[in-house]
Amino acid sequence: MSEEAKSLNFIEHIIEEDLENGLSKDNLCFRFPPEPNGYLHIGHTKAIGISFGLGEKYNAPVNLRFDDTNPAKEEQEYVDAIKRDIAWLGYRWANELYSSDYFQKLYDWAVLLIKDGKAYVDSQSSVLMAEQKGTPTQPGVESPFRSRTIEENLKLFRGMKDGKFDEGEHVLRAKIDMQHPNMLMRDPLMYRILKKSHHRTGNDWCIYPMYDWTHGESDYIEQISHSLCSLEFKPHRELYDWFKEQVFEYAKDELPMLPKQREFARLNLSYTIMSKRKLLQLVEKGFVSGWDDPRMPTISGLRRRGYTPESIKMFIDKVGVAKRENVIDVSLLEFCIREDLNKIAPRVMAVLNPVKVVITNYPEDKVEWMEAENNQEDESAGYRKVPFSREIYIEREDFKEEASRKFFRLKLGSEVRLKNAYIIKAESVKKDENGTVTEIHCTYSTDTDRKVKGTLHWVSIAHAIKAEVREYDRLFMDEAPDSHEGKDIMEFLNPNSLKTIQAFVEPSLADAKVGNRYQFQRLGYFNVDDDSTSEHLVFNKTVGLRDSWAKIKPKTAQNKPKQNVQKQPPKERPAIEIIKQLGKKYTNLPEEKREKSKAEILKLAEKVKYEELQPLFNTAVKKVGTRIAVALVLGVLLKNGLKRNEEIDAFVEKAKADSNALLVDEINDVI
RNA sequence: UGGCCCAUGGUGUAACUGGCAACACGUCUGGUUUUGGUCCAGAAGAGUCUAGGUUCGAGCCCUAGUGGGCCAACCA
Repeated sequence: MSEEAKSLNFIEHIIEEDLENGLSKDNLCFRFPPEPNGYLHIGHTKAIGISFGLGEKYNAPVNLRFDDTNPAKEEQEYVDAIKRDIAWLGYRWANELYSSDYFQKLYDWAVLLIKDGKAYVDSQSSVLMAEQKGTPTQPGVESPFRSRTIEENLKLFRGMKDGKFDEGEHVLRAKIDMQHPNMLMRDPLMYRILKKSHHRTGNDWCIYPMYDWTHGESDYIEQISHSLCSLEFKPHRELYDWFKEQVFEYAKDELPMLPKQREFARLNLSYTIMSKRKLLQLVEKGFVSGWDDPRMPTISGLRRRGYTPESIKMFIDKVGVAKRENVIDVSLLEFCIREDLNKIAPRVMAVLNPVKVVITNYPEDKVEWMEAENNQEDESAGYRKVPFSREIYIEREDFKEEASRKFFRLKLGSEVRLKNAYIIKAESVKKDENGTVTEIHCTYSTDTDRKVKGTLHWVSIAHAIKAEVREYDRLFMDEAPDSHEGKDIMEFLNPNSLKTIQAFVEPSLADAKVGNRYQFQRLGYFNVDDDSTSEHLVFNKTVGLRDSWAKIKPKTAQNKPKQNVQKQPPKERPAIEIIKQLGKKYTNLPEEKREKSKAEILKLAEKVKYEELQPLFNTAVKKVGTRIAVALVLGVLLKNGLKRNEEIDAFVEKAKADSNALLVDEINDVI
């Protein structure tokens, strides 16, 4: 197998360098260390992909280690779910391990640290200790218990372990430096008393080690060569190294290799949240049906939604690895699942929003079984039979009594092809008292070799199976729901994220099994939901097809602004500065302060002429994003006494299209 | 009144020890097509946050600034 010329990410560069500097390839070892306090989400997939991917690349072991040092939050259910999800992604761990496996070892080392005068028992309240810790800009002060004798420390620590004290009475701290610029080095806690039953060790322990004391030492015990975690652990590295070096003195003969921690930027996805705590809220408050609700960004949610492991891995591969904060657009995820499903999903026909078509020149009792290709991307997928008869359903959207030439679907007097069947011509319609079309009368022609522009999917009414189809929209309307300080993310919940539809599907779907994935032709990819039974089929819409028609539709209404983009002078520094200021002043502020900043926006907007609005807006969209651009519009609006005109309305539409609910509301409010 | 990290098209990531900024998504054309999908061909879009410096040459090195992020849980 030839190595691809693909460029390395910074972690791979580090590994290559270590290898060049004498690290043996056989000593490479990685780990994925989740805390079993929730379900894994798409963000974890990045960490999983990095460590397991490295394992595959270098043929090195990757341990799955549960970081289970806080019995208050951890449960066996989560352990099971995490294992299931990683296995489903297709990764295999070398060893299933638990931090709790090392409790005894950690305890013994802690005793050695005490004996060396490097750890002590503190007996103050947590608030007092927090005060003494100082702030990032002010040094801390030493605890009065810092100078206890080794004997006293040993005795107290033993007492803690033996359950002689209550929670909060004592803690064990490392003796480092209360003045240290890195707050984590100011005598960090190593142990606290927690009288809780642990999902694995039961009541064996009533003292539990803290993350910093546990994580590095677990890496060391397992002889992990590269311990990879996300950026927010960067400040911990110094402490990681300190503990590691202390313990090395006690164990170097047995455990010769010191692990190396490196940090990468975590994955953020637009319109979704990645905090286990907040996801738990969605579950507990019933906004979703569970951790595996198809709208959830959890791995189990994505699985149920119809995502494939391959698509998720492809996604992780495409987002890359770096240290820079990032927000990946969901369109990339959608691209990945379409890419995969396009190759493997069998095509079928389903009508979600039906209107009846009667083919008047087709015999009443006749049924023809038409041959239909299962997947034109995959010849081995073969063919199936689809019944055709006089009365069929087509999509209501696919018919208009009259429409422009650009509408190449069914309209009165013109022809369209029925997929896998004949060409039909719409002759007349029947309507109900409200003017809604109830029946379209057509004639058919068997001369199917002709060229007709449109092709529609359909389903024979007599043979169709009823099925429930669940269509999902993003859970949050805001691009970054958890970026608004002081705001509850629940405010941004999309009330219409789930739509349930009664659909009609072709009869070959009668024996569709849970998990099966299909392409409903011209509609999108769907899979059979876990709730589905043979009597009551339930499909989830995984993702729609790319739909360039949907994008054309709104454009036909207002087709002006295209040329402005090119006329633009390339650089508008001062304008951009203004825009940035506007945006910052306005959009990032909590609600209370926003009123006040309207005045400031107004002042800044003085510098922008009304005529410049359009080009500036375009530049702003390109340079600094819609959100800030809209803020600019708002600023100019305020300045110009809020006169409403077409241009302004167009801007508001644009903002709506970008789902920037907050600002749309604001603008609507003022105009 | 501190420490650490980061800064490249709209988004994300590249550019090995300095050598005309590349790839993917997205956007836009055109072609093929019994899916307005796929596929194929092509286009637009950044001169790498700013100001200095080193150098024949800087996205890469140095200095200062600006902007963003992280750090004060008996969480991980």
